[in-house]
Amino acid sequence: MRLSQYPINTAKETPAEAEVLSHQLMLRAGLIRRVAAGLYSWLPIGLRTLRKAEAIIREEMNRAGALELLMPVVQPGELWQESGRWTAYGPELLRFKDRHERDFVAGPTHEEVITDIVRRDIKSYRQLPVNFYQVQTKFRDEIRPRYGVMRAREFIMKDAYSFHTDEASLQQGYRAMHDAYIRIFTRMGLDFRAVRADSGPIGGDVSQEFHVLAASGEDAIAFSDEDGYAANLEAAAALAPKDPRPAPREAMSEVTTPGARTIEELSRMLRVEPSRCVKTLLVDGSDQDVVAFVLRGDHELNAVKAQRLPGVALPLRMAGAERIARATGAETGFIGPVGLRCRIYADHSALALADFVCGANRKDMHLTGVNWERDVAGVTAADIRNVREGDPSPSGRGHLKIARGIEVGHIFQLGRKYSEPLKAAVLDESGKEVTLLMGCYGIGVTRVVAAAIEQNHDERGIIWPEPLAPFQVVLVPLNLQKSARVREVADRLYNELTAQGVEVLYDDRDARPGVKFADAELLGIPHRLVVADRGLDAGRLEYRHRRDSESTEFPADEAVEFIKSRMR
RNA sequence: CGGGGUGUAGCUCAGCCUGGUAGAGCGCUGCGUUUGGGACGCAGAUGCCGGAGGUUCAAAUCCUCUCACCCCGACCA
Repeated sequence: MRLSQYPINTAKETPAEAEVLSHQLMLRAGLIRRVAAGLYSWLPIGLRTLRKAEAIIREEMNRAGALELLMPVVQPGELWQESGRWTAYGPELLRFKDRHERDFVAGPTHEEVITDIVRRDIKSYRQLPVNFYQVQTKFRDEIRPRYGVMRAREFIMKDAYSFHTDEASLQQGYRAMHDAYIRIFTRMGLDFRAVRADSGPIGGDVSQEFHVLAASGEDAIAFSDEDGYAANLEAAAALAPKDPRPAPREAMSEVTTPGARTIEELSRMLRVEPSRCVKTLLVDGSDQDVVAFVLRGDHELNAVKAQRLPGVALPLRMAGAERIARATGAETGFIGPVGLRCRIYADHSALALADFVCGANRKDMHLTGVNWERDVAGVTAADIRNVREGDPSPSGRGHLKIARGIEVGHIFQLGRKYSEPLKAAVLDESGKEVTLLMGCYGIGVTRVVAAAIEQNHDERGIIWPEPLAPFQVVLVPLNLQKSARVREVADRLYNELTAQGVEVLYDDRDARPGVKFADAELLGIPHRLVVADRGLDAGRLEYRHRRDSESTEFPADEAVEFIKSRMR
């Protein structure tokens, strides 16, 4: 593409509306334009990247045996009433009526439609398993769209749905998608993790999320530095310490600690490490009572784990001052497990302490030299804390690292959640009717593009992973308007590379060098080729990868081979 | 939906408190000089000051209502 014929409009200044870097860069580089809250147009250069992401996804879905189809954005309300989601989905589901006053929705997802297709067209177990997928625009009327294309109301999603007669086949189909997703994100050149998602009350290991690692990610994930273990922070198990608890050495004694309400203040006042202190949090119990959680001073309560325990009120709620006073006779900051008469859960690592410090259940008083069993009884051991960087991995290999991630994919075993109400069933070998098992598998295509930028940029702009770059090569001629020699070499290079299938962005604008360099870097094109009189005097051109800090020179007549060797 | 904030040129923003002829930088157009890191000079174009109502001799500025957008909290690819 000749830039002189494409009206790019890059901006030096950061648009005020954009908060995250990928959004800022996408606007500045002219990849997208906002139309309304959560609605974006994709301009030609941005669309090229979007199409590349889609192409990789299609290739890998097809390779995995999935069949592409296309379902409408607008769906009849009836189907949603049938599945029960007409009422269950909430205001995020955009509903409207047509001129005949019939209910319709703008599809946020397509389980209903695909299940409807399958129940009409699939009649026999012999036609199964199948996996249908599409790349389609979705609409979710988010309360608060933000971060540009990362959390838009309208977005493009690849969604796939598999159907099976038995559990083993579902497992197999799920596995195939898992492997396809690994190939997809690997091919896109992204640093990502497949993460165990909290499976919630349903239970079972049936859901995995795919996260692109990026400092600005919305989710915290924990992963092993030695094997493939990765989990949402909420879902990552904290192992009990291996070493046995040391024997008590100190006697328990009371100390005055005026005003020391936090572990930090306490630790400073008594000159004791926070990891030798214990904190006691009280939450509402499912009856009138409270439930106590005891954690090491340097650990944090994990609400998801805590609210799964018997006796805890749902959702998890910290106890109010009144209940605390009734249960302990003290106030927050001075609570401890000694003599506490309520259900007590202690985290494994708190239980591994000996001679620790805790609240005395009296204002401005703490206890030192406290020991389990000797001084505190009736405690239930549990995993109730967030894992921390450096904790041993629950997989048994390596230690945990914590990173932030952007969720770009989710695979899920749905079971009969939709096939049951929508009555999707076939006859099996024995002529018996079986309700189909279903899996669904999503990738946020538009979000992947934003996530790629979030992960790959510097102060000058985007640094595209090559498989997603809108162009592979940016050709920058200097003094093009005056130097016939530069024009001739640059034109020839553009034609030759283009003829060989290389995607070249040819900056033939009448602009100063600084402008061209700055735009090339903002746009993030991986390979830059500079044609200038200075180099041509010696018969040389200049090459620089977007990640390089220095340019390299090479003979001008080997340009095509040179650039192709760099692109491998 | 609750809380906070912003609407002025294509973009980033000043002006508003204390009412009196609409501003800057970037971008855009023309001409000239310049040409290896977002150049310089000269000349220009561009505004329903988000909208409606009110107060006033006079409103971008004060008041009321309204709309849009942004930010902080519960969902999700």
